[in-house]
Amino acid sequence: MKYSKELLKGSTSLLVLSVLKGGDLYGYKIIRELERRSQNEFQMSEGTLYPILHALEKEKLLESYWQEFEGRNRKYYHITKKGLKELAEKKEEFEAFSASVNKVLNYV
Amino acid sequence: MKYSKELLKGSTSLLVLSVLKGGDLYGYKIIRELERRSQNEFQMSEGTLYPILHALEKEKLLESYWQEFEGRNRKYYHITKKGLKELAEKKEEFEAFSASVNKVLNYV
DNA sequence: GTATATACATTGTATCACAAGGTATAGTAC
DNA sequence: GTACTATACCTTGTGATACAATGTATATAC
Repeated sequence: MKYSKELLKGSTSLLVLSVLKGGDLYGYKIIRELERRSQNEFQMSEGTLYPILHALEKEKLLESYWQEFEGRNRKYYHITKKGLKELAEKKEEFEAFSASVNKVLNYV
Repeated sequence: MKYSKELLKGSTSLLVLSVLKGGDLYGYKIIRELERRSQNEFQMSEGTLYPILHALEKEKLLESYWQEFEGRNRKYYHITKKGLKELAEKKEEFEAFSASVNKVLNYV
């Protein structure tokens, strides 16, 4: 990631779920999409993403299926109903957290 | 912390520096102040705070001095010029980070 | 006498992002 | 023909760090 990696902690799965809300994607493309949607601010490494995808699938927040395209095998991920619920919760949590930090930062 | 602790990572020293910008305080009181300013959202544990204070002092972002009050010894921390600079940078970083997350979350 | 609040501190654990490494295909440049 | 880049998957080991747990000590309230 471009940012101090510690800042990111706890937000990565939120970002991944958020990207997948827009439609099924495979790992490599998720990284590219995150880059695009954040205007190059988030450059997630593969060593970060793949373990997250596996963990989210294990938790049934994502489902995967293989698909071939021009000689390449891609593993697509699809967000489940449970995943959408989790996304909404995590989003809310992030917003509350962010608001609280701002409260402290801008305290007068 | 009240929040998923992972979300906090990377923000704790920002919060501490921010509280100390308002005036010198000792460890125990910093925790209380953080609570107050965040309206009870941030409940930093002592095991989190004290190592941070020591680290920040080592980095010369904080200076400390002992003061006695009603039989109790308190170690006051004072933010240095370097600390103020670091605070401004970290604040900006947090705001940019937060804006980027929101970009991804609210992408259409 | 014991519980609570105040005040400092350290140790060990769990989590997690990521660098580094590995495999493989396809296209392009030299 | 070979080197590089992009695409695509993956795992292992390391470092950072929040915090629970633990320890010390004083003062006050019940």
